[in-house]
Amino acid sequence: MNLSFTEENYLKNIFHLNFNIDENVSTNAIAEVLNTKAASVTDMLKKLSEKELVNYEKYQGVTLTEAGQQKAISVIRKHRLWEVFLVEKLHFKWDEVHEVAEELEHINSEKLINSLEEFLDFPKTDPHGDPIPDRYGVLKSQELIPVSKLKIGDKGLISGIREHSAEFLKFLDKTGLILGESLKIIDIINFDGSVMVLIKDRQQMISREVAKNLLIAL
Amino acid sequence: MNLSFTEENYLKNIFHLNFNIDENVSTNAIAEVLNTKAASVTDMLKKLSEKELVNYEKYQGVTLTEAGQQKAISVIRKHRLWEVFLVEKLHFKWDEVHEVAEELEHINSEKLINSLEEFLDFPKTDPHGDPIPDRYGVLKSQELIPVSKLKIGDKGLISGIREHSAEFLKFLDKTGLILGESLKIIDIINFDGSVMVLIKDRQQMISREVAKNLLIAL
DNA sequence: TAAAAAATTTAGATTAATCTAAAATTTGCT
DNA sequence: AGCAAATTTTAGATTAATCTAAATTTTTTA
Ligand SMILES: [Mn+2]
Ligand SMILES: [Mn+2]
Ligand SMILES: [Mn+2]
Ligand SMILES: [Mn+2]
Repeated sequence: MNLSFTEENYLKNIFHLNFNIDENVSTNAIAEVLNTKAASVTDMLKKLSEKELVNYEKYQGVTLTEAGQQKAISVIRKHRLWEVFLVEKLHFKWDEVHEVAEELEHINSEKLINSLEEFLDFPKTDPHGDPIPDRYGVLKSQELIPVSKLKIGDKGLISGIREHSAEFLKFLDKTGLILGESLKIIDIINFDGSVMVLIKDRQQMISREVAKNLLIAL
Repeated sequence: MNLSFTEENYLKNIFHLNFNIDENVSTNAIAEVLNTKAASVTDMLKKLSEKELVNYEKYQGVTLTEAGQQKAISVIRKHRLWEVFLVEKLHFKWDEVHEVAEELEHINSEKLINSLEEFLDFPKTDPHGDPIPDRYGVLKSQELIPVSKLKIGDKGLISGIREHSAEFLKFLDKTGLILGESLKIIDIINFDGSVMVLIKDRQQMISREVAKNLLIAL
């Protein structure tokens, strides 16, 4: 079955919301991320339910069916592969790729996306460290821990982020907190949760807010 | 002003129709290429006229305004650059690129398309020999002559085609009538307009229909 | 040059996606 | 438990793109 852009966006965002909270996704939550009104969401949920892409019970929120989940993962796969293309081949910065990928993720061609994946040499993650589902829809994510949960002395590689705003990404660039760098916890300030980290042989203080959004592979 | 996919497709196809016939484009002609009904076309022409993208007079057909033409050329630029990408980088065959390019041509990002052009090394033509407009909207086409208009002894390079169907493209592949090959007219059969050509040191007979659709740069 | 034919436009519906305002239901709190 | 607040759904419109059928205009042709 062929879905509209709109339907694909609903499925993708329900997937992300469910991934984050792991219970039924609420109408309001969907309205918020899709920048639309609750009434519109209700209408669409009825339609997606009709197509058996979501499990929907009035007033109880939704989850994706297996079919809905597969469709969502396929959109995410396309989004992330295109992001890799933009950064690796067209030299976009990692804070510049998202909007364009939002459009490219809806181009429908199995051949295109599989060829692109091969052209990019089967990348495991996108420029933000997020895992890329394989062509069979299998999405395996590495265990990542926010810096804010680490103890003094812990050490690992910067491997992901929780917040994807261009603001945050540019800040990380500027302070050298780049994906793949090794990072060690030097000190944690009780007063406000700031963390002193060792990065590129330099000590650097980061706020609790940053620490919560920076993910490490131990 | 941002246009819908549909509006972009109307403009692009009006451009192509006008390029081929060079007079006002008729409602029916548009309906035919867009696979829609004349009544729908009339509605859209009114809307495009409102936006000053076409010059429309009831019952008299349309032409593009300068703004409409620029928009059409920008869509064509994207279509052709993506086709080059698909063939050169993703190893699509030249008869496999059109449908996907029809989707990709609507992705809106100046940065994307200019970076892609650079990545592809500023190609002059697409895989079918059609010229690629530059970033300023300038489209310059080489003078090409169909084989059917040549005389015995004439010689040139295969440089374009008039018919873009996958059928025809696959036929050309099979018979070695590839873009860039040198071709010489050996004989013309008066009876049915067939032409004997020399291609890759081999003589080959082609029908008048093929000769009309194969374009040569002298 | 006046029918007839062809092309085009108008009128009136339909479908998808959206909205606001009002009604219904659930949740959370004394 | 029972009310108030928050959430969600329904009702009724709107906008874009499309369609069919009928009306209008242009073109062709005898
Ligand atoms: Mn993204
Ligand atoms: Mn990403
Ligand atoms: Mn094409
Ligand atoms: Mn082409």
